[in-house]
Amino acid sequence: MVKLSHCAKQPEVGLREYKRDRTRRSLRETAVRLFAENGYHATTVDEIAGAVGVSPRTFYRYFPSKEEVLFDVSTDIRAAVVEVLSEVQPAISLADSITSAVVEVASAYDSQAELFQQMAQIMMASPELRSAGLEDLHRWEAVYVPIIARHLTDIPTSDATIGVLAGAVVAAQRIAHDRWMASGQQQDMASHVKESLAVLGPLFAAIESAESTRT
Amino acid sequence: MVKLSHCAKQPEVGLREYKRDRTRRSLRETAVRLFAENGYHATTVDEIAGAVGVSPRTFYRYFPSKEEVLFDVSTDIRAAVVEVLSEVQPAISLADSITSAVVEVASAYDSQAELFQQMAQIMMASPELRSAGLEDLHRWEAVYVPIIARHLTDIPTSDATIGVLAGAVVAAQRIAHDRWMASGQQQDMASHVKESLAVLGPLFAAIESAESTRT
DNA sequence: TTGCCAAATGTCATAATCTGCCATATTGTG
DNA sequence: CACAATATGGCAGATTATGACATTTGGCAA
Repeated sequence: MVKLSHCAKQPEVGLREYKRDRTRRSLRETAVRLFAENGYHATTVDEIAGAVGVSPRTFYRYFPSKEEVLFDVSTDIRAAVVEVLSEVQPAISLADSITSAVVEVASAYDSQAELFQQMAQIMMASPELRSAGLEDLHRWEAVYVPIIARHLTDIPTSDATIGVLAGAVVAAQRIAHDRWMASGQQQDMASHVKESLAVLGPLFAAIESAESTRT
Repeated sequence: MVKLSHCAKQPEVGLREYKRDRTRRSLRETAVRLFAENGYHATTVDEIAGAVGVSPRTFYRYFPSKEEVLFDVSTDIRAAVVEVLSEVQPAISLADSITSAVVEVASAYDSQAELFQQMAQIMMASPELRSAGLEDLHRWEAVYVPIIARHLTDIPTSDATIGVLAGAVVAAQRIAHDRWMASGQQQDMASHVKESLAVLGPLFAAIESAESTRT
C-alpha cells in the first residue's frame, strides 16, 4: 500500500524543511478548499496566500502557476507509487504487472476519495482545468513505460509499441477516472480500473503470446 | 481526401463572412509565423494584432485565448475529416474503419506538413503548450467514438469499452505524431499512424471475434 | 439612392496572473 | 556571537483576458 504522510521524509533534519513542507501543504489544502467553495476563477492567488498567511509572492515560489497547486498532491502520489513499485518486481505476466500498478494508483485515490472527488468537481466546473488534468494524468505514462519495457526485453519491440501500450493503459485509467467521478464514488476506483483494463486484456495476451512463441 | 479551402464554404453569401474568414485566417497564420520566428512567449497578442492590422480586442473576439489560435487549423481539419467520414460508411471491419479514419487525419497532416512541423516545433519549445496540444489531440476521441460504437451495436458493449478503445486509438495517434515530429518528416505521417495502429491490431481482432461468435 | 438595423471593430478601463529585483527576516553553523 | 545560506515580503512591471461603450461597416428594404 501507498503511504503518503509517513514514508516521504525519513530524516526530519531541520526546522527549515519542516516549515517548508508545512507551508506547501497548507497552501495546497487551502487552495483546494477555496476552489471547492467559491470556484477556481473566483479564487485569486492573493486570497489563497492571505488565507494561509503568506505573501502572494511566496505562493509562486512553491508552485509555478495557479493551476499546479491543484495537482500537487497528484505528484506526491506518483512519487509514492513509483517507490512502492520499485521495491520488488516479481516475475509475473505483463498484464498482471500493469494491473497491479494501476490498481495501486487507484487505491491511492480510494484512500483519499473525498479529496479527489473535490478535485474532480473543481476540474469539471472549469473547462480550462480539463487540459491541465489531462496533462497530469499523462504523467503516469512515464511510470508505466519502464514496467512494460522490462517485460519486452526478450523480443525485438519498437519504442512505438511500448508507447502505444502505455498510452492505452493511461487511456483506460482516464476512462475509469471519468466513470468513477460520474458515479459519485458508489464504486471503488480500483474496480473501475480493473474493468477498464480488462478491455486491454486481449492486447496484452497477444503481446505475451508473441513473446512466448519466440524460441 | 480532405480538402480544406474549397469545400468549407459553398455559399459565398456576402462580404461580411468573406472578410471574417479572411481576418481569422490572417490572424492565425500571422500568429504561427511570429511564434516560429520569435517564440511563443516573446510574441504578444498586441504584436499579432498589430501585424495583421486589427485591434488586440478583435483578436480575442476570434479566439478565446492566445493558445487557441495555434490550434485553430486543427479544428478545421477535424471538421473536414468528420464531413468526409460521414458521407459513406462501408460495412468493413472495425479495424479497417478506424485505420481509414486515422489515415485520413494523417493525410491531412501530410498535405500541410510544413505547417504542422512548424506547429510541432513551437509546441516543443514551450512546455506549457504540450498540455494544450494534448487536449487538442484528444478532441479526436469524439470523432472515433461513433465509428467504434457503430461496429459494436450488435453485441452488448459497455460505454467503458468504447471509451477505452477510442482512447487507445488516440494514444496510437499521439505516438505516431511524436515520432513523426521527431523524425523530421522523413516518413509520411500516414505510415507512422499505420505502424502505431498495428499494435492495437490484436485488440480489434479480439473484439471482432467476440462479435462474430455471437449467435 | 437613402435610411435604418445589425454586425464588426475600436477604445478605454480593469482585474488577475506571473516575473524580476531588492530589502528583510529566519535558520544553520563555526 | 558572528556569518553565510535560505526563505520571505514588498513592489513595479509586462502580459493575458474581459466588460462597457462608442464608432464604423455591411446588408437590406422603402
